[in-house]
Amino acid sequence: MPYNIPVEATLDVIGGKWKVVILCHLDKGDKRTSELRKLMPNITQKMLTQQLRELEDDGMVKRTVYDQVPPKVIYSLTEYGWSFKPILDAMCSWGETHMEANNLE
Amino acid sequence: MPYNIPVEATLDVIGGKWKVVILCHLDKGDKRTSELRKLMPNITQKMLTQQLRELEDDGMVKRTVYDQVPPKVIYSLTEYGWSFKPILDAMCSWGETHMEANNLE
DNA sequence: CCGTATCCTGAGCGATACTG
DNA sequence: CAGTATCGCTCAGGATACGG
Repeated sequence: MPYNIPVEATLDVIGGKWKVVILCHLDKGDKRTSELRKLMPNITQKMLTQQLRELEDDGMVKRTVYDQVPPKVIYSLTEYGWSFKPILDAMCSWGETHMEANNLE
Repeated sequence: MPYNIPVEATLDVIGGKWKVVILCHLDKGDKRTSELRKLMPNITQKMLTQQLRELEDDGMVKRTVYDQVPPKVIYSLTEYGWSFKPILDAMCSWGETHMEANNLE
């Protein structure tokens, strides 16, 4: 199924409900699973894992497991994921402006 | 329902299945409804209208009706919509790179 | 040409409980 | 702490037909 326009390839990668939010958090530093959950109070464990797996499959996120008890898992952006950072920053600051304009803050 | 992170405000605006694609087309020039349909072969009339209305409600798109027979309607970006153009361009070119990297073109 | 009105499908998502 | 496994539902999105 070829794309009708290249931007659809981008949407395929970031198209999940939580993916952009996850990427935004990771671009401010590597995070443990539990840290991501605190940053996203409304996400379930299932969705967090699922969205992270898909981002991993698309090469955006790297998963590092520390073999210890209790378990420790760190998520970080790959080089490919970092190439997306300019877009993330732009989306973030655009959102801030939007919120201010509507006195929603 | 406050946002946990500002980027969610952005996602609220561009979160429909076709919205980013529509914005991409409009940022290359104003378009009639029928032109948009040709550019997006897989969208239905219903979805096209629906996504355009939501973009209109969010102040991203302007709808101009020419009172004639047969009807003619032109969609264009508002000033607010243009403020989103840098992100659109970035998403487009990122998508192109992504497609090339996967030999999908 | 452009938009609306219905009806309906299904997959994305949530809730919950359980495992190493 | 981190991840899996089910189950079930909502609702965004699709199909179709009609109307100005």
